[in-house]
Amino acid sequence: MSASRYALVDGNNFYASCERVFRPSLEQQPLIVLSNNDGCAIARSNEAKELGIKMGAPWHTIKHLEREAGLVALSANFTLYGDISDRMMSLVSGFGHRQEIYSIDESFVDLTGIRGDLVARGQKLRQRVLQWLGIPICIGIGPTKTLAKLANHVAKDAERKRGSYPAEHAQVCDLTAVPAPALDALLMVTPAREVWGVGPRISDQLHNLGVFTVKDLRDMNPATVRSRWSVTLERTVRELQGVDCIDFDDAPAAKQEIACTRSFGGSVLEMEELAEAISAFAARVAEKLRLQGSHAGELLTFIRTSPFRQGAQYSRSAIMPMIPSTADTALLTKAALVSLRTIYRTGFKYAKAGVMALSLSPADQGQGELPFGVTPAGAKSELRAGLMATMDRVNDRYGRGSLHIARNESAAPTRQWSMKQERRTPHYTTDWQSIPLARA
DNA sequence: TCTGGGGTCCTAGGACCC
DNA sequence: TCTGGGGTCCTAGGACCC
Repeated sequence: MSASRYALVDGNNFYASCERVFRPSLEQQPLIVLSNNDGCAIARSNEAKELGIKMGAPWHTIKHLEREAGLVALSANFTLYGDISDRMMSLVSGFGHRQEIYSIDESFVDLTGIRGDLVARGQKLRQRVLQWLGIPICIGIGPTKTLAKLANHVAKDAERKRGSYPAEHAQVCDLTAVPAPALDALLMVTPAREVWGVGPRISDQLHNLGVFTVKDLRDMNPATVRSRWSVTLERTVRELQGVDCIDFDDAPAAKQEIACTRSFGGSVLEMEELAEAISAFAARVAEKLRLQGSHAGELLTFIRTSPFRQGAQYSRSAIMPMIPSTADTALLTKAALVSLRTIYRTGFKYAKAGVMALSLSPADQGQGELPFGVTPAGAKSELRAGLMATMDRVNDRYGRGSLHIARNESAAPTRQWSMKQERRTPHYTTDWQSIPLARA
């Protein structure tokens, strides 16, 4: 049995790279992709990073760079990114035996037992993805997932920041092929906060103990780390030491929670306006539940003011038990609206709201035991499930919200609830037929 | 004026039980 | 004065990830 070996493959500046596939004119330009409501930057091209734009930077604080530095800002198009992601993942899956899709732009690949020059193989994969999809990727290889993530960081910085690491590690970095003294040298010039699982809080606490670099962290005593912090950080330290502790998860379990939440463009004061939003969120949650084949046992609804703004703060949530558990749009919407009525207070400027499905169970598990007096699911609910499936197909085909259940509690025609009147770029759906497979 | 939208896991402490 | 102890389940909150 050979020692474990993993690759972490991810797309560089993924959302920005996706936009460039369709607008080659944006190549070389500083480019950012903005969150919902064009609130803040969620992806940056290398040129934008060089302008000093930070991840999550509020748009209003960097807008001046449009004029001053030719910065281009686009509204996010998550449908497009999802489609490109699917293609990228299937190309990358051929790199090893198993693949764990970790996020929209990252996957782990199990390389255990694969012989040969992995850096050369990695470069080949990189060329292939670049040619076929137009997306640049970086690959990190290590004996544990944590070290593969670290290798990926090295591969990126070696390419983007000249002199930060030896140039040979650019784009594809295989830490399993680096001799121990050279590995120590790499870990010594890398801050501990770059490690997967070390966030700002823990990084600060490590600083206070004189732990600054990845090498410092690797050389800590796992037992000390466990007592001072948690088993999670202990696992991270062991992984840095080359001990494989984090399972490879190539068959992800069903989600335990499903949420739909949004910040509003401006302040929302009225119950009616919140109700429109909450209805839309509940409908989307119901769709996602059906997509993964789950029922919700509870539904949480929340509304809150903005902690970034002056003025009275208010944040409240309510959990509604769903008996029996369900993925029915009408039932979930009704529950969310009832919750909203109990938590709503007048006089606050609401900035965010959301709906979350909790206590999920498989839809095919039946309804479970019903409390005395509750009518068992019957023909009526089967009819409803069929209706839901039809709605999902129509909405998938013609766009979200094409078909929805009318709220019967207000006689007035419902205004289509929207995030913002104007967007920087219009939304469009992807038609793969129109996308060239290879860029000549 | 203007600050994303999803998720996961761990821990501490309270409730409850025998 | 002195007032058990251990197990389990649940929840809230913290920390992390992209």
